[in-house]
Amino acid sequence: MATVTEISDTRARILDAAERLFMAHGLEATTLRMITTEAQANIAAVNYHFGSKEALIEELFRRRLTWLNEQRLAELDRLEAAAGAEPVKPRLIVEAFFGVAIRMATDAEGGGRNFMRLLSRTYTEPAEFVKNFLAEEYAEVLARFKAAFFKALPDVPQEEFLWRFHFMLGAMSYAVSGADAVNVVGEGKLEFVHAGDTDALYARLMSFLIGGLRAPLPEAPAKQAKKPQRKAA
Amino acid sequence: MATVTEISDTRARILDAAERLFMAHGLEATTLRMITTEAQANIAAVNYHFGSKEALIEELFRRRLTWLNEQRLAELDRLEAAAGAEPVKPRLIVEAFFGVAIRMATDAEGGGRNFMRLLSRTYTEPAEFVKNFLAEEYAEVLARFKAAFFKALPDVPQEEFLWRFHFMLGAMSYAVSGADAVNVVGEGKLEFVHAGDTDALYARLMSFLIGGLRAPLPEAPAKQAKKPQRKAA
DNA sequence: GTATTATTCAAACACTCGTTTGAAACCAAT
DNA sequence: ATTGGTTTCAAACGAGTGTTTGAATAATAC
Repeated sequence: MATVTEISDTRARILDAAERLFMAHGLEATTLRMITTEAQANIAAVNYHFGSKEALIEELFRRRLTWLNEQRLAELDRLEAAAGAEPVKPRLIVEAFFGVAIRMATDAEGGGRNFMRLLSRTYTEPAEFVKNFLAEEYAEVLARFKAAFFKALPDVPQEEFLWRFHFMLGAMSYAVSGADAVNVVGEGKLEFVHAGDTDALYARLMSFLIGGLRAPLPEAPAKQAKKPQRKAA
Repeated sequence: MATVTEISDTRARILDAAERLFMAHGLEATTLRMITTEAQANIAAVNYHFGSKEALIEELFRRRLTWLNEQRLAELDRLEAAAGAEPVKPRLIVEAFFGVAIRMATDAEGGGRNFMRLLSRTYTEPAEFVKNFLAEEYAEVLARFKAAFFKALPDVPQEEFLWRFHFMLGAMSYAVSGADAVNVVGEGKLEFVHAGDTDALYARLMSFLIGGLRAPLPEAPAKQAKKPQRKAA
C-alpha cells in the first residue's frame, strides 16, 4: 500500500501511479492524463506538485535510486571494513552491487519490482535528460565500486573489467525485466512472481555473473595475449 | 552507401533515415516529420509507401532481422552437419548465435550498427505491437537454438539454461549498445568505433558469455542467503 | 501521341500532448 | 466569522502528432 512519502496524498498517489504506468508503457507513451486518471487526481495536479512531466520523472527515480545506491554503498563500506587492508573478494563486491538490486526487484508489494523494471529499461532510454540524470545519480556509487573491483582484480586489465561490468549490467537488466521484455526465450516460463523465488533468481544471476567476471581473459585478436589465463580460484 | 532495397529511392531513403532517427531518439519520440525531413521526402510519403508508422517500423525491422536470423540458422545448420550425431559444442552454438549479431553490430557503414543498437533497446520496448512482432520473428531461430543447446548441455536443467540464455541476451544487448546506453560505467571509454575493434568486442563478449554459461550451477535455493552476507570463510 | 498508372506535394484533418489559467474548495489560525 | 495560504478543478491554450485528401507531376504502356 503505502510506499515512501506521505506528506501529500495526491502527490504520493501520482508517484505510485506514474511508476506503474511508466513501467507498463514507457516514459514517452505514458501521458499525464493516464497518470492522473489512475491516481484519481486532476490533470493539473502534476504541474502543481512537480512542475512538469520531466520533474515528475526525476523525482520518481530519485526517491528510489538514492535509497538503492545508499544501500549499495553501506554494503560496500561493511565489506571494506571487514577486509581491512586486503582487497574485498570479487564475489562479495558483485553481491553487494547486484544483490541489493535483485532484492529490490523482487519486492512486488512495495513497488520495488515495478521500479527496477522501469529502471532497467531506462538505462537504454535515449532521452537526454534521463541519461544525464542517471549518470549523475550513479557517479559516486560507480566510482566506489570500480575502485573496489580494480583493487580486487589487479591482474585484469581495467578496460577489460569495465566491459565485463557493462555486460553484467546488461545481464542484470534482463534478469530484472524477467518475462517483461520480449519474452521469446522462455515462452512464458521466465516468471518469478512468487516472492519466494527471490533467492532462486538471485542465485541464478550470481552464478552467471561470477562465471562471466572470472572467465579466462580473451586472447587478444591482433596483439598481446600477455596475461596468463586466470582460473577461478 | 546503399543498404538493402533500391526499388524506390524515397522508400529506401525513408528506411535509412528512420533507422538512424529511431536509434537516436527512440520509436515514440521520433516523428514522421523528422524522418521525412532527413530523407528529403514529403510527409505523406511514409503513408504512401508503408501505410502507417507502425508498418514502417515493422518493415524496418524485418529487412534486417530476417537476414540476421537466416545467417544464424545457416551457421547452425553448418555446425550440426559437421557434428553429425554428436551434440554441437556449446561454445560454437554461442558463437553462431551471438557472433552474427556482433559482426552486424560492428558494421557501421552498412547501417548494421545503428540497427543492432536499435534492436537491442527495442527488446525492452513496451509497445505491444513491437513485442508481438519480435516474438513472431524470433520464434523459429530460438526454437532451433534452444533445442541445440538442450542437446549440448544435457546436465543443465532446462529452466536454468533458459535463464542463462536470457542473461546472455542482456549482456549482448549492452555490448551492442556500447557507450550508447547510460554510459556511466566506462565514462566514454567503452567505444568501439573502429572497424578493427570488432574482433576485440567479439572476443570480450564471448569470454564473458561462455564463462557465464558454463558457471557452476547455483546451489539449490534452499532456505538461506536472504542477504549476500556470506562471509569469506 | 494519348491513356494509364505510380509517385510527389501542399494543405488540411481530427486528435492528443503538456501546460496554464482563474475561480472554487478546503483548512488552519486569528 | 474572517483571513490567508494551500490544494483542487473544469476549461482552455498552443503546439505537435499521425493520417488523409485531391490535385499536380513523373513514369510507363499502348
